[in-house]
Amino acid sequence: MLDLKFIRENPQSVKEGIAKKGEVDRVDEVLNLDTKRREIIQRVEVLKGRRNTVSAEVGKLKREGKDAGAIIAEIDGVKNQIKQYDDELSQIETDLNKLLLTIPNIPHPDVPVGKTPEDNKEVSRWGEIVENDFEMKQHWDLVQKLDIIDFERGVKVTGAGFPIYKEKGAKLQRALINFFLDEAATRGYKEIQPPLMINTASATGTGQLPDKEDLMYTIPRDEFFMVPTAEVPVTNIFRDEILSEQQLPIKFCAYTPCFRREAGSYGKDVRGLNRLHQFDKVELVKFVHPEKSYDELESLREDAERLLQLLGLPYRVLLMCTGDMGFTQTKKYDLEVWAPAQKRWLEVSSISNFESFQARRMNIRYKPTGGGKPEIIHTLNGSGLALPRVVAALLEQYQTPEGKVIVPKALHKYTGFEVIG
RNA sequence: GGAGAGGUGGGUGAGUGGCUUAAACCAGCGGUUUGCUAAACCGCCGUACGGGGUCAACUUGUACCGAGAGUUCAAAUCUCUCCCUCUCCGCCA
Repeated sequence: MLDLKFIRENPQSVKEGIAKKGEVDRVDEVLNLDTKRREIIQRVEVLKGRRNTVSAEVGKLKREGKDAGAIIAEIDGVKNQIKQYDDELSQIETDLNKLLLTIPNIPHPDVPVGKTPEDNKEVSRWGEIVENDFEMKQHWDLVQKLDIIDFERGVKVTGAGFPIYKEKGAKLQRALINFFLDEAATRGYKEIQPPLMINTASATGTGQLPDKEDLMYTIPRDEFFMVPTAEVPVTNIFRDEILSEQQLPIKFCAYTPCFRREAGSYGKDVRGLNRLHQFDKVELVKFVHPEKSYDELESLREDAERLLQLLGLPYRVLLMCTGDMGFTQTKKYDLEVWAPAQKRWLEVSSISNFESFQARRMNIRYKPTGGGKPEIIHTLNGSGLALPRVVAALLEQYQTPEGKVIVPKALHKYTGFEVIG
């Protein structure tokens, strides 16, 4: 959420940011409630001050053994007024807080203004897209022939979107996870194994709640959610804590399965590994000094890009436009890997700066080294990387005319084999 | 699941209705001393939200002792409800 004071002092730029994202503008409602709230605070605080003085007076009189009946009677009416104002105030504050959660983060000035994915800006490309002289198989056909991923039986066991990885398919998953984690470690990310269920406070902290509840699987009896991404448990590690400035930046990496309901996703792009309800991902999370967050965004992007380079998979980098980047981000890059059989780009990483938006919800601050008040830190995260689409692109890219798949060299020490099939 | 104990500023931890402005210690910041480091000593030191102001380093007020409600002129302190943590027992990978 944004700082109320910031909204009060910069209503115009907040409104512009909301318009750019195509979100509903409720700034005027916020300002209205804020004004009302401050009026009541002023009135009720005078009354409370009066009450406190009188109470002190009563205490003094009683200690001296004198009668305090007269001033006690006098303060009676004030008590009722205080109660009325307090009730009104708590109602206003409840409404105001709800409203504040509906104000999106405002985009960075560099971000292209736009509405649809077509307005995203391609900032770079890596690798060469080669046309093979044989007919490439789709990855969903390949995995069936090679018997390394079983979609049908996954449907039986759980449902659509819950594939079963087998033998070299399972080993390839494990190899990629270890490869990603080891590479992250060389870039200074400390490995975390977080809980796979989260509570409502954590889901609110990173912005999944209040209104993205539908994307998560729920455990109603215990009021938990299955993690939709490691971002949630890992970013919440420092909720309600004050870090020291010297600790920053803090960089974590975490492998978790991710569970997403993907309600309302139908159509062609759900084929094979393209869109699943359960998938594996290594997530990179950073807690940084507010002045460094845009530099940290660039280095985070480089860290994620490097993984695709080591795997030899062609990809492009998109700078997401205002309308396509989501509620909580100020600036976001997507990495899209080339799937040569499908002849399309697949998103494998989303790299975002949230500035203070999440950290304010979570109340994560740092104490400046030279003393002074704690300030809200900035948080960032990015996938490094999401597995299924990397696997899809890898299988398609490295298939041979005989229907085998060559394992990229970077993975050999993790897989223990060099060919699938 | 059963029984018990407990939740207090960044940390440890006192505080059973009003001279509490939440003690004390640690950590942190500033200073004195010192060839340097350390030690010692002195001072400062919670957060949030308001008001006033030469909008900053000033001043003033209110709230906050797990959360919420209640009793009272007055609540960290008494009452009720809820949440969480720990210990023991049971079950169990």
